[in-house]
Amino acid sequence: MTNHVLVVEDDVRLGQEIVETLEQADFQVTWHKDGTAARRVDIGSFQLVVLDLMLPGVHGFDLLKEWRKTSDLPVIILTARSETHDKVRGFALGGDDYLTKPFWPEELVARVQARLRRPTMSTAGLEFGDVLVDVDQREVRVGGQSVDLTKVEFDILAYLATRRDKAVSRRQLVDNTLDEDREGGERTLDVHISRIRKKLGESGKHLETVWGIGYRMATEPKEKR
Amino acid sequence: MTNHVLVVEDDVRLGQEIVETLEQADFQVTWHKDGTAARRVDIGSFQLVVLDLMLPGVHGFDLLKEWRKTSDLPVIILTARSETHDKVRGFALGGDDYLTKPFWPEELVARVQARLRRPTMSTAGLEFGDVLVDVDQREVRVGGQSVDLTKVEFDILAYLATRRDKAVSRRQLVDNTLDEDREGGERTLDVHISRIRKKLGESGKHLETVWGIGYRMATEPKEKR
DNA sequence: GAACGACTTCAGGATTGCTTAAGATTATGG
DNA sequence: CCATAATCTTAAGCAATCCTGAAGTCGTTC
Repeated sequence: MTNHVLVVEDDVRLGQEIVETLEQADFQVTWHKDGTAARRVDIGSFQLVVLDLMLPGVHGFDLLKEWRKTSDLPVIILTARSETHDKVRGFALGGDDYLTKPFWPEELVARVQARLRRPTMSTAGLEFGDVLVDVDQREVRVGGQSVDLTKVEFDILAYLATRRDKAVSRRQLVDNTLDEDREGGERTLDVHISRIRKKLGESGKHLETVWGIGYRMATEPKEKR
Repeated sequence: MTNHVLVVEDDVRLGQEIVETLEQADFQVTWHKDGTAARRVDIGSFQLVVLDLMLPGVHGFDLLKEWRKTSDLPVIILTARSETHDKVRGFALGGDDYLTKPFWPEELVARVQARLRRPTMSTAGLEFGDVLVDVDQREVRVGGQSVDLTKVEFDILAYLATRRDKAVSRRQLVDNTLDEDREGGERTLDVHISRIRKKLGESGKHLETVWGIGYRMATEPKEKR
């Protein structure tokens, strides 16, 4: 629910296998079968990308280059044995990983987990002043005191917290944290935000309103008077 | 308090990488490239071992067997995919961890740290207040008193206990502790959880419900009023 | 100060979890 | 190999909890 993985793979059989295995490991997965569709996604809403290079429409490298302009999220590259390894390796040095087909889905999952574990492992949660959000344990502490959040409340907070200081649109929040595609539901979000703030007490100020856009979980909240 | 780690790995490139990463993480590291050299060390002077299985001279298992006669210090086993997993897993149950190549050095460091974080106390098993879960012996004690759990009940408890404090989804629990892929079966899990709690008595509070997600085996259960 | 966006309160209605009991399956002992 | 016991699964009713949307108020922007 909290970790959203984008899979770009045109082979239907392989793609399906990947998606299933990732979902079984509790990742939220979005799958695109061609480069043009993948190009349209908001890359900022993912935590990791699994990218096949040989795609109809656009080559994987081109996608990667574009994404790299605005983001540095981890990308795991899938290559056929025929692709020249040197070239791939060159890209892989940019913080990315690569896997040669054929591979075991489990192997992929292991790598995805390894990639996503690091940030949460060392710090044991995301801190915002007194607020500590532990995605693993699904627990929130304020000044060391555990705070009870409901499922959706936690999902919303975690979604914002993992995107530290980034302004996230209401739409994006609604689409990614509330059940189903609901057309409206933006008013519902208000309610949840309201409750989260109340539960966070004084520290609720970290959950800032970005007027006309949405919300942001701020490391250093703006002081008001 | 510097932790001394013994690395036994014949691949020079990989070995070097491991050593560097561990040293960077503030461990004292000793590296041996073959089994015969490793056999001569005083195993008592280390806090942890990273052991590759395929070694020139002596197989990793033989080293492990020897060490196990006089010591129970944690060993992290490195295996190639070609090695039969069952065999490795068998050993891994002996309180050891194992990693399949290829892996990321960061992953290894994370595991080493996890192993050494808790003082390797004499207590064999996982403690949660009065509850002690011994995965090796498949035994559970509450306040020293042995408690009879059925196979599935124990599997569920062990799965949660080995992931201390982590919220585990129902799906994941069902998939990993009940036989077969069953589509539904989530209600079955409820029943098992219910029984486990009853058998744990007062200490059943450690087995917490994470609403809308699943369950968690909590070190410090939430107090209710 | 008008218009629009954001906040809060509140109460069904819906979802999720717990428990009991009974049927199905597997293990045990003769 | 059958009979019995133990265990696992399924079903169903109930309890606890949560989500949603409406409506009114408050705050910001222009």
